[in-house]
Amino acid sequence: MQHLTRDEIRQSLIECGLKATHQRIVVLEAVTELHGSHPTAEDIFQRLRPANPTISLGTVYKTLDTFTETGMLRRVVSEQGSKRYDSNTMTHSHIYCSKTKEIVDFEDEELEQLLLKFFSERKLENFEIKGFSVQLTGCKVEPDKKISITRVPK
Amino acid sequence: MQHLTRDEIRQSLIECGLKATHQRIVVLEAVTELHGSHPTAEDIFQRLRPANPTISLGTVYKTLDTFTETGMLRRVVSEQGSKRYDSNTMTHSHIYCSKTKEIVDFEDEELEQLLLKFFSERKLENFEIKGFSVQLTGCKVEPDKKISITRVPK
DNA sequence: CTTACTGCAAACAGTTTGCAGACGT
DNA sequence: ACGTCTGCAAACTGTTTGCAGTAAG
Repeated sequence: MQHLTRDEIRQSLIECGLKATHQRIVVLEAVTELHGSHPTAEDIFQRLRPANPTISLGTVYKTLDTFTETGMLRRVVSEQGSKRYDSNTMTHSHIYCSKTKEIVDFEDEELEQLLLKFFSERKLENFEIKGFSVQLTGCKVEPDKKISITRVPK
Repeated sequence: MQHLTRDEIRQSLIECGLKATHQRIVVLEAVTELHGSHPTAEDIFQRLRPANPTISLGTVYKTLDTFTETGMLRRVVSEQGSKRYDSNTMTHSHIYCSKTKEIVDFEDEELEQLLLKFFSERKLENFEIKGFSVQLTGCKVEPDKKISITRVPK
């Protein structure tokens, strides 16, 4: 999903039935480049402004909405309720740090399998599951350092 | 947590070091009565207004904030980013219906154990887990009927 | 050439803030 | 009586909308 050329981006826009406008190309490029940081519309807008001085915040909002509708991006709401965007549209979980307000992706095949198995053994009547995700809340010990996940052998 | 008398509510407010004002009593009463519906500040305000015509929306917001800080309530953000309140402060998961915007509680001892075990086998470096919760997204088949969870025998 | 998309500015929803007065302890 | 809490209104943040002009296919 990363390091797409502009032509590849143009291509995927067309595949989704969207016109490949300059604004859409640079917005999508920015979100994939910022992969892992879950930017807000404002973040994207600020990042694009220097190189695209005429782009408007409203367009960034509309564009991100459109991308979410077509499934190119996933919307994640922060603990504070602001909307953030994730170029990782695969099933994955999120770690929320209440100290730094960061949202860190947490992909784990085993966890996914565990939950898939669990939910296949329940019957949710009158509800069609589209997706699931685990939300881990807590806070960083050292706010400046990264969070890393290692496996402990049983 | 349900059907607390006003005196019991008064009591738990005092235990949290808060003054037992009329506004706090009725707000806490309303949230516990609306248990399961995850009301917004506005919902609470509208519910209280008839019987408490002088209560203000600002007070409801402040009161709910205070309750969240003391741990009497839990804040949940909806898929749209609005803040909702949950009188169930135990570990539990949420089912989000994108059709009706409902948030349904999903308590399951087995799921909790499964996740506890899973996370005890991982080491999250530089992160202190405060809690976790599974988010199920999807939509109701029959919007007017309830969602029910049954267990399928293996 | 046509229709979808953009920029702009205004509107909007939800939430927070500051302060004078009211109330619980 | 003291300090905390409330009501009110204004301010603020993040997001959405309507419309005239622009650009993509």
